[in-house]
Amino acid sequence: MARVLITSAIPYINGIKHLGNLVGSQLPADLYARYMRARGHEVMFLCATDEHGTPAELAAAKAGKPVAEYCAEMWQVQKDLSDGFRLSFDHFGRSSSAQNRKLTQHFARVLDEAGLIAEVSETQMYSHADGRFLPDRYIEGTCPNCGFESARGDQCDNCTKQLNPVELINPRSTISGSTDLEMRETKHLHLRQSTMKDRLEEWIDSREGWPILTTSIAKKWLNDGDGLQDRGITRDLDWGVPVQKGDAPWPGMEGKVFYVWFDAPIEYIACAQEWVDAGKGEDWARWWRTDKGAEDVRYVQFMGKDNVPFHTLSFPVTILGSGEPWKLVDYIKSFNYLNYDGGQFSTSRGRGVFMDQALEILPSDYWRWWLLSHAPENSDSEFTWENFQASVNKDLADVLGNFVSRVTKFCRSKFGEAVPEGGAYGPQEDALMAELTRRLGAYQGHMEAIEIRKAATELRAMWAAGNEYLQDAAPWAAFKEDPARAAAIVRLSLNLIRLYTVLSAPFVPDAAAALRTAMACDDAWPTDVESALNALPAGHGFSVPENLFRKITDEEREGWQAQFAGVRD
RNA sequence: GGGCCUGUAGCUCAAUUGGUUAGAGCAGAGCGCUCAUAACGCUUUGGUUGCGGGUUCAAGUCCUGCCGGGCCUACCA
Repeated sequence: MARVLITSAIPYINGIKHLGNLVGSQLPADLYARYMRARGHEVMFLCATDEHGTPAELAAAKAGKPVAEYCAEMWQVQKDLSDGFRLSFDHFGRSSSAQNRKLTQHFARVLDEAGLIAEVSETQMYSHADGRFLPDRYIEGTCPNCGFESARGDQCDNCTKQLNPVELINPRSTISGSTDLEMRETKHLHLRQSTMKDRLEEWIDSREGWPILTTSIAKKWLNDGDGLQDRGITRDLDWGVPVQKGDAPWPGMEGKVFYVWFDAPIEYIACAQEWVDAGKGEDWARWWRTDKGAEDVRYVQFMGKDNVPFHTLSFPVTILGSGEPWKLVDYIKSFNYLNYDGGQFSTSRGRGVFMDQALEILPSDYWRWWLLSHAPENSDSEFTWENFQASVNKDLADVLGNFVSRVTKFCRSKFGEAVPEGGAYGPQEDALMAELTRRLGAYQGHMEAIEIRKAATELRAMWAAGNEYLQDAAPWAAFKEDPARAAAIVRLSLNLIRLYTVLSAPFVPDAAAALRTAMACDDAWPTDVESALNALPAGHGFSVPENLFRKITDEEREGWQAQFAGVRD
């Protein structure tokens, strides 16, 4: 038995996430966590909300609520949705927790003591009307390069030229529209990542089998231009972790907070502490401290490609730079983006399906299956309603669901609701077992390697193998001349249902649970196919389950297409 | 501008890392079955691997030049 620590990139608190966000980190992380648990490994699966930063403050203001209250409410909303999608976090924490505050301040202190923090005086745009410093993206103005009137302070969306806010003509706040802006001097802490460039590169080069997406993004940041740049890790905001050196004040940094990308990854660790404080476990350190039992932990992170620099560079600098024995990530699984029907998901335009809407129209298993079997592992992928309807109807309803239905109903009508006895397995059963043995090996290999689409393909092939076997063995024909033979076929097929239940649970946990209840069976992962297909003995009672999956009609599909198309420009 | 990824059947994707005749699923066509959610099975149509050069005994795979799509480019998170 191994121990596996799994974290999903933590979703930002500001609003409900769409299906692209879900499939980019939380959902594949859950698949892996469920699989590893099923294989008997000890798993710690952590996620949280990322609550700090300007967007949270603005969203709270828009909602007319104090930011702490807004975040508490949105945390509950996201928690309920993750429960709805059956995301099996051992704990769903909050980056605003007391544990994270303390730990973030601790890391700041030890990094400072290690000489990795620099105090830098810089000038930033301050808005009098808004009463705050503005991030570059919150300033708009006319592009000095092309004349585009809605250029952002960091880059012009029209000519793509990178800008500095002071270069904008007629700059204004995108929050209030105010033009009462001035460049003000302010002091900030920088994390001296540049000093650790070689060490980071050596570490990344020594990793084997990482997705090319992960390493190529990391290498780009390490070697682009002048190489890895230092990064500001503080902000002039109210909402965040106050800048302190551990428990002590940080002279000159009063009233400032740490930047979200400094404290958010630290929440991975703090989340385990929250898990303990919530009474869910005893010892967080054996997952996170290599001096306290974590040296044999395998730590796997899941994230969208936009998060890769922070997980391959900034956070490792925090961990390594501390000089303390914190567990460093072993494998980083990154994802491309899921697009929606020819374009991007868009929160502002209401385009695409969001987590709450998805659960309102169909159970989570339908989404889990489609999203995971189409996970954007190699390139951006695309959600279309036609594809979704076809996959769900064919894979889930016809191939898996109907197999369960035909077997259980045939047995009920001919033998009653118990595994029939008599007859023997023969060459057809041998051939089926040989195929399933081969495919099970492939399935497990893909799951270990986190090759999600390939795993889904193999799982589906095992479902299809059941239908092929049934057609070939034809128990309805055998029953007329040799009922004992038909009994053997049905006995094997019922055992096949149990096997599917176990193997499918990481993808479609609710359907698996329903089947486990109907078959009155356990969920032990198979050691070998032959014994797995003898797990349910003759006489074992079961009940015919309701249809596992319904089909999506053309009318529904058309309705949803219109409903989620978003407002036109 | 720079960098990275990507382009394979109508659609979604494979191809053991340079090795036999480029394979699956869906959709289409034909046949079969009747246990089942009009489900299932079998057979089958469909390809100048974006385009042009090059290296090699051998290229979807490597090099090069075009064309298309996407992402990143460090103060959104």
